[in-house]
Amino acid sequence: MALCEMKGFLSFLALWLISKRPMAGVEIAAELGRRKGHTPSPGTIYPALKDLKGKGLVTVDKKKRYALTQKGKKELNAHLRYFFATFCDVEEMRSCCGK
Amino acid sequence: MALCEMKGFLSFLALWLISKRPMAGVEIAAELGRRKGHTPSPGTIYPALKDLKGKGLVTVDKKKRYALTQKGKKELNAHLRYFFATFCDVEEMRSCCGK
DNA sequence: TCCAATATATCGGATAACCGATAAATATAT
DNA sequence: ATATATTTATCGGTTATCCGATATATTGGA
Repeated sequence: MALCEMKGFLSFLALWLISKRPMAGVEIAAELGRRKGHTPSPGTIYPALKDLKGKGLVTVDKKKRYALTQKGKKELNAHLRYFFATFCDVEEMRSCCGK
Repeated sequence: MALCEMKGFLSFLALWLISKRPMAGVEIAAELGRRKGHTPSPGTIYPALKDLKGKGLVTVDKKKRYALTQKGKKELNAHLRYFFATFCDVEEMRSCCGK
């Protein structure tokens, strides 16, 4: 067991990635894998995307590409604000670890 | 149920706060409350601190103030790197939500 | 010293978050 | 069109993470 697994950011990150450009499930999973060093399994990513869709935050086209809805944009913005309130000293954090 | 509760960062944030200056449990909880808008309960913060101590990442003095050990500094640094690998575009995120 | 207020600590339990295994759908090549 | 590979989807189950309730310890004032 690691110090902390830092769970709880998959949906948030997925929303963020989708906001940059519409993406298919595999693309999202692959990008998360690049960032975190561990690609989320299909059993993780697809239920998460289904959940986002069920909440009206994303839509899916014929090509299975996910895109943000207006509601999704608002929701992402709210979460970004919460994120930066929590990590208000993120610049200091970065300069501290030198990355 | 919110979109995502963003769980999993309490230990990480506690380590980060302690790294800035030694703090008592209440102080840590209060600072987390300021940032997140919700103060973690005693049943949350103290087991987390106990865990950090059990892993040799922090020490406690007579005044019950927690401070980082050398091992704790290394562990924090590793987690900071992981954090910024995951949120590699954090500046873009910030400018996006305007905060 | 005694009491009240505050801080620390512990425990059982609830649930968000994720994964493995498996199946179904879709795309691609021959 | 058929086979193969890829992508998508679902389900049950596991675990990290957190909280409520409660108990103990510590502090500060009268």
